[in-house]
Amino acid sequence: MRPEQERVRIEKLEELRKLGINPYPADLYEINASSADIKTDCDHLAAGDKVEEGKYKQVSVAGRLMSRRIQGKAGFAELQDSQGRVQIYMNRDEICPGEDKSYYNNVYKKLVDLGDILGVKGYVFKTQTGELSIWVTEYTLLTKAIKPLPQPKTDEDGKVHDAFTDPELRYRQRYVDLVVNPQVRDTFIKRTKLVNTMRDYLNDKGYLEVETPILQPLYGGAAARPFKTHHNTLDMTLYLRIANELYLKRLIVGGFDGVYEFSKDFRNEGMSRFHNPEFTQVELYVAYKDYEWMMNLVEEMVEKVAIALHGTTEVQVGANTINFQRPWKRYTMFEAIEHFTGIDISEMNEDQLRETCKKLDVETDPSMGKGKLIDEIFGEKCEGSLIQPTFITNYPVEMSPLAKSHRDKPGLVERFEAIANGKEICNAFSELNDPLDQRQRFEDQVNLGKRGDDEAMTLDEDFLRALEYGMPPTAGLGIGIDRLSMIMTNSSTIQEVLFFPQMRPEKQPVIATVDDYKSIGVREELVPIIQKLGYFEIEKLKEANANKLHQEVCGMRKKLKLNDVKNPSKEEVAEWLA
RNA sequence: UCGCUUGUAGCUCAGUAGGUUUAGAGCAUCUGACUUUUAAUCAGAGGGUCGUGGGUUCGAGUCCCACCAAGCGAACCA
Repeated sequence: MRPEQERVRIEKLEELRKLGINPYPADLYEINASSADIKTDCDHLAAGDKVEEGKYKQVSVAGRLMSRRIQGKAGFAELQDSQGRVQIYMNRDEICPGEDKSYYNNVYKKLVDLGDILGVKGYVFKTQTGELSIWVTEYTLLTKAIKPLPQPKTDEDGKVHDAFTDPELRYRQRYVDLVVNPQVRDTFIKRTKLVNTMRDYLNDKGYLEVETPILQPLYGGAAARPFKTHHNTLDMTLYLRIANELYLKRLIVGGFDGVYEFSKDFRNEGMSRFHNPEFTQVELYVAYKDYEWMMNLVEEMVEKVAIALHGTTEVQVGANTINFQRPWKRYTMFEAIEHFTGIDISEMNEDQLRETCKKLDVETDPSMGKGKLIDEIFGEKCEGSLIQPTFITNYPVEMSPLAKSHRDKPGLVERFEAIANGKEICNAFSELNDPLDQRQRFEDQVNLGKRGDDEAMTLDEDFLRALEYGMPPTAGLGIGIDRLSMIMTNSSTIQEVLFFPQMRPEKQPVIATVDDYKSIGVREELVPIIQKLGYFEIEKLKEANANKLHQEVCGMRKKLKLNDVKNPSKEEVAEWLA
């Protein structure tokens, strides 16, 4: 049974149809201005004045009716289009110049609801209180809404009351969130602008945007558990990609100088405010470059993004102001650890590192090797404290099976991450292009896998074959678009920068239809009574005790004052349950 | 997967220590008044499987247990 407000609106739908008004017309509706156009182009009007010529004398705007203040024979309302809101003035005698006032009195005042989509025509004027408005001479119902929207209100101090805030509802019904929470729309516009700024930057450099397989027979390029699926025709297992690194490198082997892809990747792991099972990365590979060169590119590109979104390199994130202006601070991993803990670990062996972890209260387990121990110290003691954008360079080789060994520091690789607001925003290296070294690193990974590491990488023979043909020295980069969007839009969770974050399925109660009830012999007029009693499923009804049910139905009939409805007999009730 | 918190009307929330026949408020809805308002205003009315299912009790929105969903934290995610 629908809530009262929805039932009323469905009745209104029928009334509109009876009046010959199609609540879902097919005709296109010609629009010549947006709410924002009116605000920028007509602001010069003085209070009480109207536009005397040009398109704003015959303006046509469409949008959703978001608020309404009716004062008898006239009234104000607000229409919301994709750009914002504009006030409209509805006057009975303007809308209905003739004798018949029903299109105002009946249709506008009674049959049109908040949330309906209207088109209006009229001229722009400024009210005596100084609000730009449209003096409506003609309106058209373009879409009738059956469900009522939440009704947040903003007071004169700009404070929002009764905001639509329940995260579960906001994520499950993002369409509602977008309609009533303007800052949500703004976040997603910024996200798209972020991607577009990067794409423009990379295209300007002459790099080629490409597409590579999402369904992969072997997953690689990162350490993560994959989603697994099956192709029927080939009768084979396929995986949703966890990264596209190995495919992009094949393209560098193939002779492209620079390739990039904005890719949805999929990792079958925990969810949190920083993790969604599907997420977006941009990966970039440029031939004949190294990781030092790539650092400069990252700085320049991300600085451009900040400026494109905020007009400045400074971005407010929670309590922190983060400045993306070049150059960023650079630390080697050892320097960073020494800076934050006062301990120089660069010369330590595994036992000494383990001892240091104990001293620093960093948890370890026996399976951790030297590289993992260093990474653990960094993760626990440094990463969260790096608020301003900082490059961390020269990672332990054990953690980086696809990165080239450092040109003069044994045991390290030519790799960097950029950290901002205490979180990694990118990961990059001089790519390993020695096919024999790469094979050895893969085999080490395979051994880790045999020891039970279910995130160890698999050996990709075709990728090794490609390397054997020769991949030029190459710099590679991956930037987490969701994480960067979070920082750039001051969002504390990844859900805020994904239109449709992953959720557990909604429980859909199997609600019986009127026909279902009729099929077991219930008279139609008794259905509302039975539903009111809470028997929404035929199975539940069948489980009921016949005597009790009979009593309940008769009692509810009386309570609902359904005097026209005849009570069922005991035998009748018994038959339903038979 | 573990811990803490939350779930009451379309939305935002009250609901005291378990106890007042019929579970409250604001917005939204319905009826009426109002031709420059803007959180419009004024008068009246309707609207609730109190997340779901059990239990304790003379009595449960309130206490207990299980389940479902969400948030936060942890684990995991190099």
